[in-house]
Amino acid sequence: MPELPEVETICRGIKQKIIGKKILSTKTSDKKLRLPFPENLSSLNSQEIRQVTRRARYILLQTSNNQTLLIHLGMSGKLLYLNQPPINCNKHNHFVINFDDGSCLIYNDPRRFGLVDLLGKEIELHKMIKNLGPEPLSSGFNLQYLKEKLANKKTNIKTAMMDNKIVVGVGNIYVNEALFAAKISPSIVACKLNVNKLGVLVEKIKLILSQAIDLGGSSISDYKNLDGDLGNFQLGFKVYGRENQDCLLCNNKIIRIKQNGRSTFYCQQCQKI
DNA sequence: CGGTAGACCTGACCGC
DNA sequence: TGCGGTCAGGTCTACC
Repeated sequence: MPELPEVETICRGIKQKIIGKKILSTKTSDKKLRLPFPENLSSLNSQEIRQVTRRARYILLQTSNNQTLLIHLGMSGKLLYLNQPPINCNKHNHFVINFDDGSCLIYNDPRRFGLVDLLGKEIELHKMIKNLGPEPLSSGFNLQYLKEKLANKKTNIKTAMMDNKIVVGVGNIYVNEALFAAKISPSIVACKLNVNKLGVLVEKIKLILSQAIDLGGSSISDYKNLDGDLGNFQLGFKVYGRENQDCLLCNNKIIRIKQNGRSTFYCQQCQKI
């Protein structure tokens, strides 16, 4: 489910639904996520949701007693907002926030690679957050920054761009798409990329991610539907998932390779350097 | 130290 | 229908 555009879309979606609502109670499943559930979740009871923000792929819910509930969706996590408590409980619902008006927010995650944690005001100090690189759509992610950051990087460019210490939120789908758009081979050693190509890469990452956010915004409109499975994102993929299909630019076949255990899709003709 | 395999999980799908 | 293999949008750890 979630790369940055999806998380951003989910954030925007739940924001308008839950800001100002008062938490009645929370409920966790007996299965643990990537981390065990925090023990002090009951301190959220009777608190109000003040703000919904995002840092990298972490969703941050700030409450009226200055706590921050941190949610990461892992590979398969979803957040669902319901006007009423669910009628039959899905076995992958691992965390539920019940609001005092009867509505609720459900964290559903079959693979349980995600996490829920509760912090005080000092979010930036959290171990998960403090070492993260800049947001890809922020001005801090620019040519000068990336040039310095990759100056001694010996990994391939694809792996480097998925490294959260370099830039956050660029996942396996959009890194493939951005490298294709920039006509850069995913296998090139990061420090070997020339400045021109680096500039194009920065630009394409920003472009692809903002386009995806715009699309996401239009395709996720209803959080009430448990199986309303986000649909439309995939429509615009030019290389991701297109193994053996024709390149949309040159008609060569898109190929698939593995880099660091993840699938990479690209066109050898269009992405030579 | 940087780089990379392995671990964490469930479910869907494919070929036999 | 069942079984084994492979795949999946992420990220932490342990090891070289």
